[in-house]
Amino acid sequence: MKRTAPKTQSITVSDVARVANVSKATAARVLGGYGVVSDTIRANVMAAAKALDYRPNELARSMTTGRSGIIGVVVGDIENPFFSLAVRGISDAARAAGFNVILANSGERIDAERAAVRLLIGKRVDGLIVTPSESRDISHLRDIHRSGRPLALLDRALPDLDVDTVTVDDRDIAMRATRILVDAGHSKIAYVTAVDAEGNEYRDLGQIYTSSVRERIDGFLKVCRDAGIDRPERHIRLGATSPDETRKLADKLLSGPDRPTAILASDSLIALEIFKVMRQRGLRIPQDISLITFHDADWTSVTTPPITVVDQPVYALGKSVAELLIRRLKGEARPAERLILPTTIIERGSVGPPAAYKL
Amino acid sequence: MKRTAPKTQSITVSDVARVANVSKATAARVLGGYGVVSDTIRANVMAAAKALDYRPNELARSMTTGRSGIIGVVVGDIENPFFSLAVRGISDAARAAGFNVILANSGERIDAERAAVRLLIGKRVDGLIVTPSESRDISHLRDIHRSGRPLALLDRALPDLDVDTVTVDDRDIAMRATRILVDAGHSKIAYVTAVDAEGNEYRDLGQIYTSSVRERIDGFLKVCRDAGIDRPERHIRLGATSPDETRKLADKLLSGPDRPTAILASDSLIALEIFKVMRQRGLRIPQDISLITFHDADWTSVTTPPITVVDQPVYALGKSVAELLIRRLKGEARPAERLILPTTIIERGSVGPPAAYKL
DNA sequence: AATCAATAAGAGACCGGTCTCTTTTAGAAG
DNA sequence: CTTCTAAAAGAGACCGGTCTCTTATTGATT
Repeated sequence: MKRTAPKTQSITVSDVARVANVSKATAARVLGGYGVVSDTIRANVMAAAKALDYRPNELARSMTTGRSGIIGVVVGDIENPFFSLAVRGISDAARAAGFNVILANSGERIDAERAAVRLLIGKRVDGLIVTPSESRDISHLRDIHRSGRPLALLDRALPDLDVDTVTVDDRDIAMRATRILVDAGHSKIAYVTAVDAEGNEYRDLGQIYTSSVRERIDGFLKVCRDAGIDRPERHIRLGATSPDETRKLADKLLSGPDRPTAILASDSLIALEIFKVMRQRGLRIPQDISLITFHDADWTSVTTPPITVVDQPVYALGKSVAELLIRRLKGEARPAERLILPTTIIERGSVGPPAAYKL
Repeated sequence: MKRTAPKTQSITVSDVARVANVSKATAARVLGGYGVVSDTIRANVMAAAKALDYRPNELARSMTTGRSGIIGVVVGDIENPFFSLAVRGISDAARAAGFNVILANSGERIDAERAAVRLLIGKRVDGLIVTPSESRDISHLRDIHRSGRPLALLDRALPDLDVDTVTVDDRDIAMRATRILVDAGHSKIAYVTAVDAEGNEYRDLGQIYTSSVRERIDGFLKVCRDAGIDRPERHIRLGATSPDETRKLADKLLSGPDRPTAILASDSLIALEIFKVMRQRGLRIPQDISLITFHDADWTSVTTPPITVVDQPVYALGKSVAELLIRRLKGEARPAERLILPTTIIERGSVGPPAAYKL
């Protein structure tokens, strides 16, 4: 393969130094804003830099300093409004502290996540924020830790990894959401998630390697069982990984003989597709079927009826995890913190008593 | 496990070379995958690298090569689904060609855009994709060009800047959308955009420095005038920069005595807020008021009624611009290309005859 | 057996900054 | 007018790779 030589020789400190008639070291002191220089020399160097239109090479700079001023963020799916809002929280906190953000998408695939982490470490980011797509193989996350770079986790905790973590209480909030449905009289409640497992069929919690979802399912099942619902796990559906998959899955779910009377959707992307399928099948909400979804996506308030949602503090989630990481980047040494942010449920109009209940 | 390296110092080619008993140059050839090395030596070096857990320092690598393998993307607002979808198009194309993407948000502010460009150039990205927030001051974009790095523009063309550009025909599509409203009988049509100008009030096209929006307004006004509508520009509203601003603006627009009977929204974020305000004011769509928006956002198909939209090929827009840029990065030299992708309108249920029309 | 070309490995400069260490300069003290 | 000290400027090593140029080794040719 050919190596094209980029003949774009840009202006360097040496160039500036030559024009300003000082040594490279002195020019570097002025341009890098460190050390001590006399006012006259400083003015000369600045003038020369301006005349030549000098632009520092951040690469060279961070190679010697070891710091890049960049926070690496690995997120499941940037198109999911949940994540893009969280990323804004991260970006805002980063900018406020003078850091920049590199974003990488894992597509919720562990191999892509591992590659992204390797890339970011290679780019010598100062620290990383990761939404671990699963808890089974976290060797690459341990590597980060071992490489001396701080790591913080967003939305999903890893019991085995003692690092700064910001989540919500997924178990508790799933319990509260489920209870709303149970209290309305439902006994056939489905839980639909994008997380997949072997065989595509839910058997037990041990299959679920995404901590947030495991917690939610745990809470969901507990409330169902407490309410005396028989084998609630039979209505758990995994693998709603794309709009297409979700549609197929929802279609099957809603056409079976044992059709659920209420659905709890694990994210707003899933809920949207389920909503469409319900419409298409002529199911009225909430008369024929009830729906609650995680994440207060913008569309949930404009449908007829508007959707009852679990309103996670998404922006705060991102902002907090970034702030935690930045404090550590600034040298603060303290034990890892596990922040759990409070979450509310916004009750709108998508929950009602089950159809059979009214007979 | 052997003694874990507690040193923060990372493993370099020299370390690997020493352990493998070869020169630094040879180790570098193996680890960098260039030059020619015998199989035995290669195996030795690889073994040493694995034993030491060598990770290349991408910073050092791209400092000498001048290439970073990164495409910088500066986008107006990553939370706008329009942009996040376009970014996915870019990312997919980039990944397929072995490039990574750094994302920066300009918030549609020219100073932030300029800062982002400077940062990315400093980080020595191989090329840039920018959604220029305005056409007045493009000196920073000329700088990119001058620095020898290829630049490509997304969604917004700049007549004065002869670089690869991918857009849609905004003027034409705005004309078609407006014509739908005119044909339905409307003569009081509002155009609402996030773009702001001095005085917050529209006077003439010369005020509008965002090319796509200028084109759209141009087309909108042409169709209005051709239809004999008097002073159509009086219903143009600028400065819907945030949900809050949009709400205020929409509230005022819909409460005036000269209330429009149809609204054309410049993006889906604006349309959503307008939709909410309409609901809140008890305006029925399309009986009392009609609505068309740019961008087929996911929520537009689930409202009652669903919204008629301008369906730009957003993903393709991102993918195409990235492919154009990548071809140039691979060394292809050809005149700048200006791609205009075809756009359709999806007619749903949000357009009807104006209320007065039915009298 | 001697010559030559091709191949493999080594030595060291270089990229553009930072930073330590050394030298020069200037002002204060004796 | 020295001498001393602190401040300012200079010299050059260094970061961790790449890459050019040189040297050593091998096999083929005559």
